[in-house]
Amino acid sequence: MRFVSAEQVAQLAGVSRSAVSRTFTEGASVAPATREKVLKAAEELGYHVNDLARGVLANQSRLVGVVATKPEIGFRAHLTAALTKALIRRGSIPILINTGETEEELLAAQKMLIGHRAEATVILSGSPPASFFELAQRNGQPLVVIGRSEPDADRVLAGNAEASKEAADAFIAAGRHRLAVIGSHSATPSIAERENAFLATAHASGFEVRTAHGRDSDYDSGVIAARALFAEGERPDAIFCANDLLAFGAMDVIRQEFGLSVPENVALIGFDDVPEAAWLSYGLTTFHQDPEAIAARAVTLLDRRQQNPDEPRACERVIPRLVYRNSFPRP
Amino acid sequence: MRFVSAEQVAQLAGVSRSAVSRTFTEGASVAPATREKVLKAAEELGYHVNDLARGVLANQSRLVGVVATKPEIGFRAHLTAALTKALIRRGSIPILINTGETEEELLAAQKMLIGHRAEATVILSGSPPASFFELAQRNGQPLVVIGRSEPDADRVLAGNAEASKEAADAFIAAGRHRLAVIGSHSATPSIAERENAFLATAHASGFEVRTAHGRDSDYDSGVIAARALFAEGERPDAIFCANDLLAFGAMDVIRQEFGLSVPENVALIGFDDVPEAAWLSYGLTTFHQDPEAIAARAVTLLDRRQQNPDEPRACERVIPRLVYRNSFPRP
DNA sequence: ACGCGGTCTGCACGGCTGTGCAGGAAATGG
DNA sequence: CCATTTCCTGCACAGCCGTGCAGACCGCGT
Repeated sequence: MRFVSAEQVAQLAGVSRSAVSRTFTEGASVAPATREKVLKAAEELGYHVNDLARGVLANQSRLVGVVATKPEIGFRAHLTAALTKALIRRGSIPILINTGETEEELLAAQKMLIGHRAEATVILSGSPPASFFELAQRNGQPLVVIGRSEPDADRVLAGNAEASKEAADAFIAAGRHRLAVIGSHSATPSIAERENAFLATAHASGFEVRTAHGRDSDYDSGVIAARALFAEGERPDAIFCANDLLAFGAMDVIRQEFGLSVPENVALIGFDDVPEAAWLSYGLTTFHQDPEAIAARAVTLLDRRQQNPDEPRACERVIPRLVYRNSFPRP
Repeated sequence: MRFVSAEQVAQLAGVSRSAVSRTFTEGASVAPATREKVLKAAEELGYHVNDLARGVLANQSRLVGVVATKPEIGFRAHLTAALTKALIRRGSIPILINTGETEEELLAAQKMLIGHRAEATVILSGSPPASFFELAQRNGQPLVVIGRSEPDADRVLAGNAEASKEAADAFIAAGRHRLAVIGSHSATPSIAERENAFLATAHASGFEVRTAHGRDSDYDSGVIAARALFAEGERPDAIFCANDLLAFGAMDVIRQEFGLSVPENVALIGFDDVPEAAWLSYGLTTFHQDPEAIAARAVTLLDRRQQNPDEPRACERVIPRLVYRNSFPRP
């Protein structure tokens, strides 16, 4: 008896349950007087429409799954926040599936979403197995993938290739010829794409590029990668880091462990433009990505898919913009 | 026809719908042979129990609301992530309500949660109005509040007062007598508590404390507060910052704008021990808070409340531990 | 006064599920 | 081989809600 049902409201208001239902249904036809009575009774009893029952009827809820591993880290934190905000504003209910790396955890989460008749799933990271896409497709779950070129889903892509090319060209134009790139072993698609595009551009211009990888794509990995680059071999004078966290780690090692200065000895460009990039200690030149813009595109895709379920897969693009700061000043 | 119903599975398996239902209900009595038939048919059709309908019957869903403003920032990001992970592991479904500051936004979110018969709400931040607690109580929504002393809800508290006292004592014992504290105007309860406890302890020992506040409790506010402290008046030689982000901003200003060194000229202690505190550029001495431990306590409270709805409000405490790094080395 | 059109309203049904209850089949004991 | 118990199963109901449909009621024009 914790919750009030429409029946009780109807009784108190002296109308039928249908009238109550119609009062709370957008676009239904109720006489203003009846509506008033119902609203008053509802207020008095503390009635709230049972969205679960509504969902049963519609065979769909307003739940939207947001799947991310490590949603607390770096740019992904900002993306997650922007996305949940955009979803709420749209009237959807974001479910944050903070899944570990395990495939089975992910699958369990997906079953939950299907069980709750979620209207869609947005994937921010990780590399879901093929079975994931298959299951989603089979249950008519619209899928939006961010930062990953997945042909079986709508997707939002950052211009990783274009940006990375721009970075390489900028280094070369500034007379930096001992190039390096720091990526990650746990190559998420975006990270790998950035690394590869940088390599390709540099090679096309006839330059060698040293590469280093940390285990992950976080600060510690940047530290390890930079140590590897500077401990032996020819020291680079320009490093492209696949994301900002890697760049912070690298910058700290370069300055504090090797006594070099940035940007005089080594220029750095990062990716994402997380707020830390503007901190006084770093002043990182980096590609700005707007989490709100990306979230907005994702929501657009959701809307479109919902209106037109059988349309071919769409792809939205967002172009990162190079923000010059101290680690590689504007030429 | 997007989803398969139990009826269809029953038909294919040649049993009644009840048998299907029982197969997917924990602890129901089904013959192994029947169970097999049902599972096979379900697999073939791609059946998933409709959790919405289940929820209608039980008058409760497994949804848990997680309310936070700016869940992408600092310690809160880690707490949010830990909490969602813990909830998922528990079998609950975390809904991330990334609410703006507006009261009405928060209320709308709460209605959503009630409408979906969420089993509980966890509040990570913000200062919900009284009506919020009232509404929750009225609908039997268990409430867990983190880092805020709210008598109308179960709560998880960090030992803000104890820790802040420890900070003041440590500074004084180390011979630092020109104390300062950096807090925030948008005083969330934890921040205010830390600031006040530090002040009280210092005063009790007979020391004056200069105070400075930024607009918020982030990096930029730390920058502004530190500028205010060092631009005029007697310069402090020890600053307690109500969280790590404030400390980073302060440290950068102290070093780079005023050319002072940390910890020789100014010692710093922060709060939270976010990963950035261990970065080479900072090496911040700070109070470690374990997001996983806090999340675990919150889940404990949920479990307890669910088993025993009428128990008096409970309170779990987590004690932060001072981690010594370079900004204030172990004496 | 009467017919007519339009607006509301209530009934009943449909959408899925869990479960008490009674009955049937199988197993077990004598 | 029969009686009794045990274990399953199917029926029917309950839990909420939205909505098509038909009927009631009101207002209005003639």
